[in-house]
Amino acid sequence: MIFQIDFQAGKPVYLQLADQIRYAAASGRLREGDPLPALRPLAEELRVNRNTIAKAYSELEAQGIIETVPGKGFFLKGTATPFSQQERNRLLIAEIDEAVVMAHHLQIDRAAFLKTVEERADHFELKPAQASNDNPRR
Amino acid sequence: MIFQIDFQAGKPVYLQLADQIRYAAASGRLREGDPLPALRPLAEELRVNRNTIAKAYSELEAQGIIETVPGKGFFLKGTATPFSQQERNRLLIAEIDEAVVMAHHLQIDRAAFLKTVEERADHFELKPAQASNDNPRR
DNA sequence: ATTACTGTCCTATGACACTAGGACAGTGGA
DNA sequence: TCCACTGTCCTAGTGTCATAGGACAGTAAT
Repeated sequence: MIFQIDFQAGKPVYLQLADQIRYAAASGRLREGDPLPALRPLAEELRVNRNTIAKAYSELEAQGIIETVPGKGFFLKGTATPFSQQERNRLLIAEIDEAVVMAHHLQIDRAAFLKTVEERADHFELKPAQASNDNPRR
Repeated sequence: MIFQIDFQAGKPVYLQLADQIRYAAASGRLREGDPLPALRPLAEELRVNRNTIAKAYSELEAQGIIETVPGKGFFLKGTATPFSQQERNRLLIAEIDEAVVMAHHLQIDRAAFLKTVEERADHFELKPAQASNDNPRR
């Protein structure tokens, strides 16, 4: 799996990397148990400092997306989220509100908005209900 | 209308103000033609520099949400957005993707996600299709 | 014409974020 | 046991960002 850094993007390198990993996990390109590249090799490949990689990984660890195994490295974590149900709802509603407000200001009506949301949910293959107690790759 | 600044929020003051205005406009609490407070009185009220207010207003102006009338001040702009249809779609899809990725990582399934999106669209009374050629307040 | 408002431009300062290098401790494999 | 890997902690430098004050020009109302 290849990560790409755009030094002209005006976005911090560690956030670009963290976002690419988050999106890869959401889209299934990275799955539970997959190893992430170690800090030093990836730092050399992307020509940044290994602490920059570590900072990106630290962000993802805080969000419960990856975990570290001493002596072995970082791995994609299973589905347990560190947040309570209430906190998860709060976080999601804040993000959805941002999208709705943006739709309003971009003159995108309700029907077009909901249609686009469904398309993107399908694009990412967002899990249907009650599939989460499966254990697909163990 | 009252804006509130939280100096402990860790979020720039100008962004807090800009977001509150954006959300007020999306929810109908601020409407096309409504005047915004002038820079100096609002700066005194919020106890910040008037350039901080100006910076918030400048952000909103760039997004086509407010406009300036020389000698009179800033006003909520009508519905014309400065972005092309293609650019609007791109912006919206990026924001929706962020919400979908977040739903994935928060173990919120597709049905619950879509339900929450509809609720929030209704909460903001996102415009139904083809109402946008109306001219409600002139 | 004058005054008081309006927004805008310029310069400056301090804090913070981003990035980096050195060094250390733990783990696994040979 | 040793070596090469792993991640982590500490300190430091730089550039950017957020915020601020001074001053100016334009407009509207009197």
